[in-house]
Amino acid sequence: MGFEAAQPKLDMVLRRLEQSDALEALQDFITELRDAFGVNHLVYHWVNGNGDQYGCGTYDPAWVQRYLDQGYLRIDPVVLGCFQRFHPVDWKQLDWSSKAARAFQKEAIAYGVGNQGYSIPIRGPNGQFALFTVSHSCDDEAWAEFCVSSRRDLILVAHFFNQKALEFEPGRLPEQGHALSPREVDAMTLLAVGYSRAQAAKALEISEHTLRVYIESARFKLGALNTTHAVARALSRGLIVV
Amino acid sequence: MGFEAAQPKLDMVLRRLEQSDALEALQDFITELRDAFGVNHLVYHWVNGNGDQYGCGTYDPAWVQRYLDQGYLRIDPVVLGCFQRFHPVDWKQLDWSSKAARAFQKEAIAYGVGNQGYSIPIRGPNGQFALFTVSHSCDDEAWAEFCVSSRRDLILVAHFFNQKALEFEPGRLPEQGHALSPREVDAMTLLAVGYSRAQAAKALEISEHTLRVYIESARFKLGALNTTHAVARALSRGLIVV
DNA sequence: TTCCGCCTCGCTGTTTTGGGGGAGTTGAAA
DNA sequence: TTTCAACTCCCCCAAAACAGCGAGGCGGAA
Repeated sequence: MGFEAAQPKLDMVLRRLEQSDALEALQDFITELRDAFGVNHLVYHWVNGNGDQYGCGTYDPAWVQRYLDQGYLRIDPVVLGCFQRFHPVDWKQLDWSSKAARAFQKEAIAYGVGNQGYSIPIRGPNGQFALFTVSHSCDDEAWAEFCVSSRRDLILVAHFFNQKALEFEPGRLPEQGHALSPREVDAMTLLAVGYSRAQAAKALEISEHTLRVYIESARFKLGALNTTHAVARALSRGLIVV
Repeated sequence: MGFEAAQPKLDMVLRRLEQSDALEALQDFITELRDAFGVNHLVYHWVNGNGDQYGCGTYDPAWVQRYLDQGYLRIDPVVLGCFQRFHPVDWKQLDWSSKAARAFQKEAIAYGVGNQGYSIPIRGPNGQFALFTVSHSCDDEAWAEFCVSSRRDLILVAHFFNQKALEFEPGRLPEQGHALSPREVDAMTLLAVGYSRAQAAKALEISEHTLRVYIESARFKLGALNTTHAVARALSRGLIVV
């Protein structure tokens, strides 16, 4: 049963990727994959709710350092755009209208990042979020053609690459041990949609004090400093949805 | 540049899937895909935070109804397990230890669900979560072989299927409106990581009152009722990254 | 059975936010 | 040039959230 086996070359690379057992090997793989795809850059970039980042790819290290130093994560239209989307996205579809975004793009290109790009958002439990990006310098037409023809391969590669990266990062999924109780989820959810404590308590038909206990309990479990922080963490980790 | 084209049969089905323009067509596709994979059942199941569900697949409608009526969503080990994982999972790897889980499994099999299963979790922005499941009745060895050989195809199919399903989902409106100013982003970001107004003001080296102006301004732009709500909305809309 | 997590409720304070007034500077767009 | 959005600062006061103390019942796991 099933379809025929995947095409040999991709298949081979994926198989080797799956069998690799060291984080360092990923850097080699990503270089190899870049050459296989015939593009300038291939980058895997991983973020979690605590602001931890891990990246590996073929960008100029000076650019990576610059990116981290300047906190470009928070203004990068690729990250911001992909964070709101489900499917892979061509950089041209993103919002580059702000001044900061254009300055960022100009600087990126000066550091050797391609003028074209295609990024695949990948999500895991607890708000894990990663980007798998391919970037190149060419005209729009050639790029569009590349995106269409390589999309499926890129999706698969992104998927397996992320899976491998997560394997090597055991400390990345620590505190899912204590999830929130149903009532705590209720409380966080109502607060996240703007209810005051009194309103939330009324909506849940419990005393305000009881509600407070849930909030404090959730805050403790989430390691949060206050209610706003707790709600933000619950959202980031996908424990509640608004 | 790039790898060779995907294998013809899967390629053809995916292409037709992408071109389909009606939600109803998905039901036909899933039946076709089930036959192509040569398994008993193929199911796509979509959930969002409001408890809305959409599913399509080849399960007995009586089982689907039973599942919904009984609220099995909350005890189904497949859903619970996949919600905590990133990669596709063989049902055997899940936790069936609780009494409720075993009763659930027994009932599912009685309704014609296979004794074997393989489920792929798919995530989108705003906590969107979907499951793409293939189920069959056979022994462990045959199933393991199928999973290995079909995994990549299943991942691709799951991805494109979910993309198509989201296309038909009306409740996903971008509604961007006005973005936040840089200072407002700063303010929201610091609040989201647990700073009090006083701390955030100090961190930004502005007076607490100025910070308050930003918070109120952001609250207004986001249509939020209070600070927590504003931070939650900024996070949900991807205006800030924490 | 014993324990532990969850759910429920009460009290008294202190600290933080929210809402209402203001006023002045830039820099960019119209 | 004017206008407008963004940024910066100040006052006061009521409302809300936070912090700490306590209590008991209920159901599942060890």
